[in-house]
Amino acid sequence: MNKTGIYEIARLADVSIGTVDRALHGRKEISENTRRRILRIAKELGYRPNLAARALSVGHPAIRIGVCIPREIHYFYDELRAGFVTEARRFEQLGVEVVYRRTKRLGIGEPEGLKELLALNVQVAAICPGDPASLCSLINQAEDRGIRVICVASDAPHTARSTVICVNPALNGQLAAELMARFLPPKAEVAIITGMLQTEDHRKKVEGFSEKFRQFCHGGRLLEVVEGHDDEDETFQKVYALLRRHKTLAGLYVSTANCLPVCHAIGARGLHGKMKLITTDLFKEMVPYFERGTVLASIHQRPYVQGQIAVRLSVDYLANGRPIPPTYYLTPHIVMRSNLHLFREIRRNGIPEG
Amino acid sequence: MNKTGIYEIARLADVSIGTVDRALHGRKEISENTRRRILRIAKELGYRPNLAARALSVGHPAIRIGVCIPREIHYFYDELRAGFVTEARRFEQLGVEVVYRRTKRLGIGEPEGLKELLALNVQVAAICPGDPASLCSLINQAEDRGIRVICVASDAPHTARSTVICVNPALNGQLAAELMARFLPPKAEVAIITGMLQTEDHRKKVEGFSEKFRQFCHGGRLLEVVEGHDDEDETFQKVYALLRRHKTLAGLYVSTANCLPVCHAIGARGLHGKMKLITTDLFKEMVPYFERGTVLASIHQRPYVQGQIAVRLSVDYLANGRPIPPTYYLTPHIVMRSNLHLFREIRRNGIPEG
DNA sequence: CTGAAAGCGCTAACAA
DNA sequence: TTGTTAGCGCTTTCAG
Repeated sequence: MNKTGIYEIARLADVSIGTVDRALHGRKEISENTRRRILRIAKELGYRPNLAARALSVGHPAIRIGVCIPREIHYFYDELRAGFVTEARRFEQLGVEVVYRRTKRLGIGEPEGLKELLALNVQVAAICPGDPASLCSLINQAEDRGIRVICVASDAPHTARSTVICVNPALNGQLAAELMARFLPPKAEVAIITGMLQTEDHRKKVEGFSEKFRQFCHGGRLLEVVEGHDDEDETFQKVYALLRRHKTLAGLYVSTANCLPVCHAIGARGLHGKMKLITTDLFKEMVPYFERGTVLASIHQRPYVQGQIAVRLSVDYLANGRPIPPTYYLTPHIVMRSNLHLFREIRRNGIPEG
Repeated sequence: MNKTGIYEIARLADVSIGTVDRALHGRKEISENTRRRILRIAKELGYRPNLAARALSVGHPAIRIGVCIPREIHYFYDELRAGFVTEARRFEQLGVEVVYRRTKRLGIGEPEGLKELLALNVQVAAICPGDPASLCSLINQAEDRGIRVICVASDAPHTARSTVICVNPALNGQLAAELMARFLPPKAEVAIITGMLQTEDHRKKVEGFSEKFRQFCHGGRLLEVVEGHDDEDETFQKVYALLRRHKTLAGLYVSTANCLPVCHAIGARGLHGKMKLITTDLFKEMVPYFERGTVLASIHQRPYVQGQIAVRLSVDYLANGRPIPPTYYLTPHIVMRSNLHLFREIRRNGIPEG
């Protein structure tokens, strides 16, 4: 394990271990000079604290990871949270703890949530920015104070956040496009159903899709991009109308989780199994549509794994001193009928996903 | 963290903590009576050792995971090993250590390797059985002694091994079949290139594929199953001949990692981009074939993640007392051109895969 | 066969 | 501002 401890530092700096402790923890009861000296020596020695000893000594969790996520949309954020919790439990004995604050909805109450986390003295704060602008200064402030902010599932660009963990939205669209192009003959006509294009995330998915679809499908055409605003009725109506406008439409890519009304509209037009449908993410209610062949594939963004990774990066950083990579893009899973049953969202007794 | 420690047990059993320690560790210098009494109390209290304290006390790794894998096939087992090593490092501070023994080739020297691990006093032994029959009694012996044996990547059926971590081979074939069926029109003709059918793993992939291909592709036919015995020349020759025999062949599924000779044969016949090719796993040399459209998709068995999971299950079991699930089937990734660059095998500076 | 006690590296309370 | 010291829960001597 570790070689040099505070005792060794103390010996070299000719002070007591108490003073070393004060220097290392940025406590105030110490002169700037000795602090600098001690920190220099610690660095020269490549000192890394023994977390087992620390955990033992403090007796309660000393590494606190704050998580602030919505509880909206019944599954995605639950999975995300489960990833945080189960992964953190693995490091329980090292004194790792996650504290959880939920917001009502994505984009609502996020600054307040983050503030609460900071007040709880977390070393790392993980957030899903729905409204990045409202969080900007708070994030920068936190990072200034040495608190690492990790964005999960969506990013807060132009901030000092330490990293973002997500499926690159452009890739999401590209992969859907490649699949769609393989599923369809040349010159096929397709459309996209999205949430709202003013959201950067949605826009990038659309861009990714349209760029690659053109590339992979010779003579293929993207007829329309429909904004459903993640509203069930609106989406149903718009898709229902869309299917009527374009009798030649062969494929649909739903770039948001709101795919049920699309399935309904397809059913209402008697197009089950005719229309090639590629969706995003996964939840139980989608199963029958996989089984009927309505949904051919879904791009699964692995929220559970995103939570796990956030914890792992935090522990790697806090416990093992490894730097946090500035972005962490993970590969989405492609859910199809054959592998459907392997996903946590579908199983009764969820198994972990590795 | 933990409430009841050995001190509490000692108090209730009216002995000293030294005696409790002896009881808990099955040391011999203790009477059977007191041992039983102490163990009973410990169980009643739901005692779980504080690993931080143990790690601190012993000063060197106390949790030892043995890994015995081949070094053959340049990438798969390297990735597997990397998964073990990096994940174990996360638990370094808890005293987790992996010891590694390599075998020359899959199926060669496996009993010797496992014996060496057992001699090193591992608590968990992870192995890739290439020749399960030769390992059978050794595995059962180990489990009898309380050493948990984890099979990785392939199984040792009819043994007492604690678990197997792998992609279900049947699923591998099924997923390939579903993809293939979506890529091809009805009544398409396909063939499989495999290693050797006497290997259970290969046979199951073939079965999975043929069952599902029939189901997903109306009127589709599996013309041949070619055994290449994982030999480059043999495979090339056989596929080259195959392509000549069946001018109508539209798709090929390569169920082993040995896909390069297949690509070469396709090239030699001028069929780049015409023949729909689905392969297994991933390594650098495949990249150009993705780019040219020779390979449309590959079923990636995620060796790195398999190694990670083995460590996680071990730690969950050893450190947190969680039972080991009897099988752990993971979802393979589907590698296509759009997501190719995200895989560790392709990147220069490998990033972890979550 | 059992008990007592030292010490692992660190934190925190108290003394100086 | 700094030094000293008592644990945290466990393993490991060494005595009995």
